[in-house]
Amino acid sequence: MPWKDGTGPPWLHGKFKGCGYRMTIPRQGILDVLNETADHLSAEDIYHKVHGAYPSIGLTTVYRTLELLVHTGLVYRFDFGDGRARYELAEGPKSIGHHHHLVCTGCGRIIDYTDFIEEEIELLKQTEKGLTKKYKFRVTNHLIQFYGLCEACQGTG
Amino acid sequence: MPWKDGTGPPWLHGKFKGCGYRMTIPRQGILDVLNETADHLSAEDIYHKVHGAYPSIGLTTVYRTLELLVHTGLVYRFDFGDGRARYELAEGPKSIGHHHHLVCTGCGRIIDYTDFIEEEIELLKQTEKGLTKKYKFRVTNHLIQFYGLCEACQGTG
DNA sequence: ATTTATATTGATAATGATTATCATTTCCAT
DNA sequence: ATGGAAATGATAATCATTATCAATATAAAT
Repeated sequence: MPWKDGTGPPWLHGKFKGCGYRMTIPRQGILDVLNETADHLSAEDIYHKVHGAYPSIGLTTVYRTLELLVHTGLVYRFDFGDGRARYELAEGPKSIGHHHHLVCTGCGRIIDYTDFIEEEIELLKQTEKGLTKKYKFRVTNHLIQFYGLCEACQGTG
Repeated sequence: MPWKDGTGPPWLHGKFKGCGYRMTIPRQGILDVLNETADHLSAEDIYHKVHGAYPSIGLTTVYRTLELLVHTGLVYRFDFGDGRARYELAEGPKSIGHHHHLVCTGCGRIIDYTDFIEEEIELLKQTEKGLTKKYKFRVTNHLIQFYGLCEACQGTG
């Protein structure tokens, strides 16, 4: 599928219409599902939830729409190592809702954290600037995850 | 498979023997491959390379060994979004070789960078300390990737 | 309103990386 | 040597994701 926004900017820019895409029922439904949850949903999770409201929507469309949303920067795709991708509505790195993840390698639990972000954002901004200069790399997004053991898993040797 | 090092420390600690595992030909061969390259190899890449030296080694063993290596912390597994996992010999975050990745979402190219790490390490150390205190989460590793467009892909709208 | 070109959809099948199974072989401790 | 756990490798199974393709819906043009 040819992307219409090849040079488009990262977050929340020119949504669908601005990019030449149509805002359809399935797409709206999928965005609604993403907007109504704080969880980290897989494609199939989303499919099941959307299906409740619009039973005619197929899994293929969910995957396609997510691909589109990720590409346009409206949605983030994460990999926590359990073999299926997770999706979250994107909020720019400066936004209130922006968070990073703690991934428990024991039980797979994901903890969002938004604390300690202040200094991180500042450092990341500088780092991105340096990377842009040195590698001519235009950064549109970043991924930060901490791996380790959550409280419950530290006891179980 | 039951892990023998349930409470074991993260990096390069107590390698195989210390963990109760045997250092076998296949395992040595896989470690050699990982040690001799700076690339980001997939399981199948590794399989092919190991096969050159030891044709009897099967793909299953490669996967199993990588799983083991990742679990013991000797190897990192990365996901760059192209559907297959990549593996790198682990070096502790303080080590010289430690690097983060720039992932080009245009062509899939991966750029390692080790610059600007100094301040990052310092900040990460503080962040990890805070996370440990607040969430009782014992951090053993972190993942930082920047996504964007490499120089070559910025022209092609 | 009708036509026309294009976008979007959904059912199905295909792909491909990773895992499970299981019989066989290797290795260590006794 | 020998008993038993650990490790291996061939094969089949799993399962998330993609490709295919005919059918439908939409926007723009007439």
